[in-house]
Amino acid sequence: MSHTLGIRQAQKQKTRQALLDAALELLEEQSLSSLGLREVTRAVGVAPTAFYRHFRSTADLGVALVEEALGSLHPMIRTTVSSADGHDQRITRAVELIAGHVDAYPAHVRFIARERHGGVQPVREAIRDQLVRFGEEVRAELAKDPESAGWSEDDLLMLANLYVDQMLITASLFLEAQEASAEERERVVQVATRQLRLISIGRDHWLD
Amino acid sequence: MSHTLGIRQAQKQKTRQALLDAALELLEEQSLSSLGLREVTRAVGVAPTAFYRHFRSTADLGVALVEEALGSLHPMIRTTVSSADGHDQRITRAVELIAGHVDAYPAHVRFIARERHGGVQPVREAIRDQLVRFGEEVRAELAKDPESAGWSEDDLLMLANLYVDQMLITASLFLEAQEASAEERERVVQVATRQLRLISIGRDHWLD
DNA sequence: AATTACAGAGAACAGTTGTTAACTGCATGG
DNA sequence: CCATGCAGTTAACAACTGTTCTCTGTAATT
Repeated sequence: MSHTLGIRQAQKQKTRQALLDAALELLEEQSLSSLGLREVTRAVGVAPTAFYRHFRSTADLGVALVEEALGSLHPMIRTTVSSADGHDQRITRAVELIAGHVDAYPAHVRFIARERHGGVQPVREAIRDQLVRFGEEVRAELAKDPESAGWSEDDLLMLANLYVDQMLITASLFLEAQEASAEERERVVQVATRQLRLISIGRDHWLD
Repeated sequence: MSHTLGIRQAQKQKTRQALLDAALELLEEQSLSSLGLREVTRAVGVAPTAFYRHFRSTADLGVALVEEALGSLHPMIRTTVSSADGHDQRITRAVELIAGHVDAYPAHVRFIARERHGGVQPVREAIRDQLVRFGEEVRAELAKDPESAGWSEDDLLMLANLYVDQMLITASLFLEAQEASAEERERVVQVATRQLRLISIGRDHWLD
């Protein structure tokens, strides 16, 4: 049902995306609260006033970036948590998936890590909303697991959020290790794997 | 041994502290990378050029704030981890300690959470160095625990860093819940406590 | 008592910022 | 085919930024 866009709207979306891309690149070396709209338009090669055709402010652009960075991630999360492998294999795959994602979209990951607690309220809230969604989705997948028999809803959500936070921490570590040696990156893999394993062990004996 | 400071140096330290305080307050609503030096001096009531007598740049001021926020925290961490109580009591005390600290120094906690992944490299590194120290100190305390018999050094550090990250997450949650209802804050206490308990259970069965 | 050191003030600089207004050209819908 | 809508431009604005240089008063040193 996606009607082919007219020339007009297509061009508009093109510059909009160019603004988002340029902003994301500029944000690798600063925070959103110091990103100027002129800075962004200059990088794209468009007049400053053109910015207002797409965003009310840089905060507004930030919210759009949150959607771009996290919006498409939900199915990936679901399938990873709900895979039918054994414990250790599931953990290994999750860590690999995070590493791959950081490699593929480093600027997006950096943006989320930076602005999650950043100085722009609407952006913080947008990220928080997405992470709440992740938590609830992970809980839903965990609930399907036979191992979750006897768990309360609250405890499942508690565990789910623990996993979500752990994934963010791991992603951030991969980001820092991106320019480092292969051994350093392997060390991150090892630590992240064992931390997830320890959490899984805690999960196994929660109801003892 | 602390010689009484002369009038001159005392006055200098006073304005220096005023600059730090003013900056910390301004940083509640923005990130360090957007903090202007004129903004800070204006808040204190001194000339913009006076700033240079104390700091090379706002980044430099940020590094000083890291020291102020985390430097005095090491003994507190040590004593908390190494208390001789039972598991659950230790966890309860740790969560209470975090809640109390967030209540006492909310601006410092916000600053660390915000700038840990923020847009100013020297500040990120200063925070990272402090957290690495925390991790090593926690490992050293854990190593004294008879329960750590049979653990490798690597695994102890892995666990220590898991605790450190978890404390930061909890502190951040308390910060968000600061203006919320008492029930909401109690919910944070419950979740944080159970997450720490799950990790402790994982620790107990790590060597199975 | 005379000299030095130095925290802070003051003025000026070139460059930047967000926002407004009025405009131009062209794709679109009637 | 013509009238409308609208993405993007140009120009201008007041306000702000970091940094330099020069100056002043006074605490500290000799």
